[in-house]
Amino acid sequence: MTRLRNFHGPRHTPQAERTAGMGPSGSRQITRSDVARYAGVSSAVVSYVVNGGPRPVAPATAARVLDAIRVLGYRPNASARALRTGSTKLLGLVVPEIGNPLFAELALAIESAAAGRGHAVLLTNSEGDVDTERRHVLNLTARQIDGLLLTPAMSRPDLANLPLTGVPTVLLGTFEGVPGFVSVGVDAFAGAYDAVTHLIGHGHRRVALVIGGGRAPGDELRERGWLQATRDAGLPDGPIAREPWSRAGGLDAARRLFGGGSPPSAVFVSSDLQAIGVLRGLHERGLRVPADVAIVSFDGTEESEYTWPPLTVVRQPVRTMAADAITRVLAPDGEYENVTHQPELILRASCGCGAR
Amino acid sequence: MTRLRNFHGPRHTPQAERTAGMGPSGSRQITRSDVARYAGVSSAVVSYVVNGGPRPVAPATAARVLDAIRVLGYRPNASARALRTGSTKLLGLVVPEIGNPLFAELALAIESAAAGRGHAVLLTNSEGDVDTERRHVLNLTARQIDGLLLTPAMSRPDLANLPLTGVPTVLLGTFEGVPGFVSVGVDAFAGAYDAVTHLIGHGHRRVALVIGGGRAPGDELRERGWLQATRDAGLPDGPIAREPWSRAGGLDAARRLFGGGSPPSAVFVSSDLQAIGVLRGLHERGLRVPADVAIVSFDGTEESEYTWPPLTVVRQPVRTMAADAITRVLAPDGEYENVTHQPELILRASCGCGAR
DNA sequence: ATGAAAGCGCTAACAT
DNA sequence: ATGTTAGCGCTTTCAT
Repeated sequence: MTRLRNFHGPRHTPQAERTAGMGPSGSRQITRSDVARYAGVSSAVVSYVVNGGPRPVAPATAARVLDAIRVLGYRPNASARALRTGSTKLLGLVVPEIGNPLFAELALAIESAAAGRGHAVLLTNSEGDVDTERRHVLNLTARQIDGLLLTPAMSRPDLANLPLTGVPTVLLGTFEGVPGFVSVGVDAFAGAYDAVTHLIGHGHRRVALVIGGGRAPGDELRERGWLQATRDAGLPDGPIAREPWSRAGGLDAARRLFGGGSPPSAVFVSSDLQAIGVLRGLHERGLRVPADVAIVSFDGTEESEYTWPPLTVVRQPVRTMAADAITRVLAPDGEYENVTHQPELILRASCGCGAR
Repeated sequence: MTRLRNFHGPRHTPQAERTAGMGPSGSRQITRSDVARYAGVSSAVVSYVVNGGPRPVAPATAARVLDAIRVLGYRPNASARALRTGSTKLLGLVVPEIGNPLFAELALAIESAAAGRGHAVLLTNSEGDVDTERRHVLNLTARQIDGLLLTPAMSRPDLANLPLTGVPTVLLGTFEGVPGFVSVGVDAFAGAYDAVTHLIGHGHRRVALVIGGGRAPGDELRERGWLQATRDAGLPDGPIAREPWSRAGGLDAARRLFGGGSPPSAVFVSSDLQAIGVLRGLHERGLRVPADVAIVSFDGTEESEYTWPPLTVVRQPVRTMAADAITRVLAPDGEYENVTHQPELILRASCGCGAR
């Protein structure tokens, strides 16, 4: 099933030359001055037409130029434009892991918000590793991005020491602001508090916490929210399972929590990803949700709606956060503020609510 | 919870100027010739040091240059380099939806394979829409990408008419090659055939198919594999549910398949995403998997391992495909071949195998 | 309304 | 081993 073939069609047509700027070798790309020559105008006029400004062009001339562009198959060179204008129309985004549906949703939302403002997004994964994160930031800034969106959720990078050399930066997903940075986050404390309070409202007296490693800014907030809600209800602290922010981590957490002596009757899980694993662990043991164990998780990705039973979640307003982040990172200097969104408790079946 | 603040730390330090090339306004970025001046050498030497060639530099001189670079906080301007060399070290990737774990895994694998070769990846979502896909391709090529990776899985774009102007392109995920294009795919026919044959081996006589809209190259192969396996076993054709490639689509498929008269005892689902929905639909109706209904799905993303019961899957070798795609898109002209990988049947509980 | 030309930062040929 | 310089394609000021 392996056959030899040419590269692809367009390569062999007249305008099939390699577009990229052409080192000394290879044939030239069609440039703005080719178009100018063909249309019998100056290259400045071509620019005015292509960019719709900054100077007006006579309709007849514009038509000739447009024609030349079409005939010649001219495509503006973004590198040259970027060099000249100082703007690449490129934004950098660093997420801990694109495999986590939450960040996939975030990346999608950011990409589309950016596209709406004429910017493309360079997406990178830190894989929860500080060094990788740092390398990515360096690489991105070297590429002259117009702005950086950073989700330091899995690691607390030494943000102050990042050589950002003036690249507008917005932190995402952290609730407490980091000094010197603009951030767009969700109130994880409130989210956790509400979730746990809801569980307690269902009559649970022992609510466990499943949470990740805890190096990121928002992590301790979920823990504090859980703890506060428990104590405000006059209950003793529940058990904690600290496991990686992954499905596997959730599974291990469930095995630990329900493998021993006095298991909890409810669990607040700090991420959907872990909740999937917890659910799997509960099924393994033959425990019913919510009859034997109630669950609420943090994130509210689409996946949480399709588990069995569907998960009651504290939903992060991903699209809103993305839009806010783009607004901020693209805003002209000086008018920046942090924003903190309130997550929304979405009741489904896993907490014990009758929903479906 | 909203407070005003400055932008971020680095902005206020000496090297905190905006890096991007500087339009007429704003202060200059540190350039290679600033470094040259500071180090008392010519700008060519700085280039040689920065790029490790193409000419040798005396160790002492190199040290001085490196020093100047550090002191001045010099960062090469990628736009200028791209303009000059004709290579952006940027690859474009178009996937149908990053929210689908399969494509998230693929994107991750491609990104890391590309990073290993010094390239960054510009990721875009077509959202299964031909026009969006086309827009993205245009946008990417305008950005002078060095290569394009295209996963036309949810739509059959009019590939031949894409104005690729010589950008090396590799198609991903399609099994049958598209004339004039290099492609890296999996043998979906064989995968479907094996899955269905396995189900039949468990004694099932009526195996349904759940599949998506069917506009992409690989789609009909899954259907043909399913059909062929059924017929080779001497069984009558099973029912088909065509629904969107989503969890919701899978749920609808299950409702249709199991809502009426003679339900199947097994289902081959063309994607993990849909399988999640099917599972949810089965649970809703109180049907047990695999006791009442057996399932095998196509993809084998991580998510499939954490459902209940864990899904038996036909796994796409995502990492291998990504590596192959990068190799091809970055290879010098002329030596391209298609590759087709064989998917692997991974037995878990949903098909009726005792696994666990 | 349009033209001429400078120059963004970099690389590499061609000097020395 | 190092210096000088042309020029990548584009935008935009300054002319006309």
